[in-house]
Amino acid sequence: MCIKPTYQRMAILESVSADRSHPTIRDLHARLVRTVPTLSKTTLYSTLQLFARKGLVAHLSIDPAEARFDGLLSPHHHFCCTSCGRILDLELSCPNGRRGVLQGHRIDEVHGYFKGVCADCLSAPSPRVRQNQYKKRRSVHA
Amino acid sequence: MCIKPTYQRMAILESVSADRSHPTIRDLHARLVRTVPTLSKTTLYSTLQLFARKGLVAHLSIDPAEARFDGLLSPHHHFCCTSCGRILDLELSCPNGRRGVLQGHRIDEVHGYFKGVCADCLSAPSPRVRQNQYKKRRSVHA
DNA sequence: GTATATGCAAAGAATTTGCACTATG
DNA sequence: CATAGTGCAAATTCTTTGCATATAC
Repeated sequence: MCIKPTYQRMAILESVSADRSHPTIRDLHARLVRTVPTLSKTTLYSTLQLFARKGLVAHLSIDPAEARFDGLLSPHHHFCCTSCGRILDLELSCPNGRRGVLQGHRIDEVHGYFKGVCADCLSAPSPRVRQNQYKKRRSVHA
Repeated sequence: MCIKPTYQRMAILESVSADRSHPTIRDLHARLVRTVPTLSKTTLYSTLQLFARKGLVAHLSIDPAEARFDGLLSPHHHFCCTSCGRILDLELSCPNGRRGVLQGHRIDEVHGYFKGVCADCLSAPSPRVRQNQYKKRRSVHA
């Protein structure tokens, strides 16, 4: 019933909870192997799935290429910058952002995300590319 | 500059525009091969990517397993029923649902989606499973 | 001591790419 | 005719699965 607190799970939860960058499995693995050298991606997949089911993290379907995870539990929206690739948190008061019944449907989860160009990129003289888009990122590993 | 109106493209646009079910590539291919028997998935991928870039369709990142496409161009939100798997359109008046500048970021796209149990499934005596979830669907093709 | 978690390797599936052929303007 | 689109097959990559070993209670 409860989640067995293994060494790996505690490291994963700590890492994803402290992280405001909405990391992918790849991001988390790259970071965590430094602490837990044997950590496998298989364990990351199963553990994050477990955490998401238990409500400890949120699984984001924003990036079409890879799943992203969010350890921030308070309700908020997301902003994806098409210039630098970052995903930022947006605190918005949204009248539709609550569980309950809406137009006859029972709402369990509310997801809002926006796409555009973030304030940093708008003010930068040349578009700053921190983490580029899917295609480029993929080719790095080709 | 303009989109060359080939036979395949016209069939694809007509099919996806008339469709309120948010079909996947697989859905569209299964339907369209009846009209255009030689149509390849490669063409569907490239054409829908082109249409999305030109704003003729919207690419939905709701389903983590497969991309879905939406031909409804007016701003609206989506509801994903975890019981029957359908994705429904939700017309909501949302104060944050407009392009422009928000907290310093330039907003180009607004996506809202809700997850829960739809009105049909709530009122059905037993949960009606029209199209089951990702895992089951995958195993059909295993 | 038993049930569960981990991790490797292999399988599965969506998407992209290379390239020869075809259709459009 | 030249450019751009199509479609097959192969490659790429994310994710899942099978199974043997290791760990938690």
